[in-house]
Amino acid sequence: MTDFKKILREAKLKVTPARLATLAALSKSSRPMTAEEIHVKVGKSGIDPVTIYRTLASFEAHTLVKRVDLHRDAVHFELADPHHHHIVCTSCGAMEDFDVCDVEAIGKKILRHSSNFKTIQEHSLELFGLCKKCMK
Amino acid sequence: MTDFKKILREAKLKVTPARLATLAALSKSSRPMTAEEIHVKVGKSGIDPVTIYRTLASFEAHTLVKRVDLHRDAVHFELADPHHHHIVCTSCGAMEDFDVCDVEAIGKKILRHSSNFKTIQEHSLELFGLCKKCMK
DNA sequence: ATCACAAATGCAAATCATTTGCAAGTAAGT
DNA sequence: ACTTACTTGCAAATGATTTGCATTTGTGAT
Repeated sequence: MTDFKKILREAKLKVTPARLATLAALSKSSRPMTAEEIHVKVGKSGIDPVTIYRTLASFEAHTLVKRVDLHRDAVHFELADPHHHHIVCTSCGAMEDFDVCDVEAIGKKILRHSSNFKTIQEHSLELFGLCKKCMK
Repeated sequence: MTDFKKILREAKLKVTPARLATLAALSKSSRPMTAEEIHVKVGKSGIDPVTIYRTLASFEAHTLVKRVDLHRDAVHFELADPHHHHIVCTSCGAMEDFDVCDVEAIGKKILRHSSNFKTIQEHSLELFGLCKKCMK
């Protein structure tokens, strides 16, 4: 079982029910989630949606979660680890993960040519296409 | 001089002042713009912000513009052509373009392994880091 | 275990971006 | 010029996310 408490402590964040529940929700989900989806999953009663937003902001600042723009609905979040990306159907939202990612290499090349940037913290990479069903 | 009318006609879109102004604004800008920024640039009086939103939606549907998530403020848009990506400072928003992009290759590999996707229409790829000034 | 304090939470209300409905205006083909 | 479908403006509705503030709760130190 993943030790969410340990994750929080290592991030120097206080261990609270809302944070544990948020980590659990994200961990159990196979897809990136919106704040609202997380709120529903942790039990609509109990934890205020505002807390979810603040929790996610805090997690993002501590690189526990990653913001994902799927070009649909609100912003989605997912656990930063393990690193992966998505291919999304622009029509129905179907999604697959992939972990092929040469961005590290690209990043290094960019940094070499950039006069203003010296480090890369993270990156986004999503593919958008049509799934089988929506192709016809 | 870019022929915006031609661009619109080729996209089978009616040539209107709002669309020409939006294309001009995006064309003149060196950065992706939000709907609000475009609204300001085309002259706040004159064209309704709602029209900008509808124009951008239409442009996006016709792949004239590309939606860019810079992890700050509202959604940004930029002309789809020429194809390029960005490295963005997470602290101050400073930005550089880059056109190195092996995503085509990655995309092909993904499609080969995917059972549900057969075509890719577009992709997002942005790097997030700290600029020189914000590093200290 | 108890204390002290900074950090986290809930609730209400504000803000901001974006969308929708509808009536009036206009580009484009005939 | 005429017709028709597509666009636009304005007002109002949504929806997501943020902010203020008083209260509660982790945590590290006693």
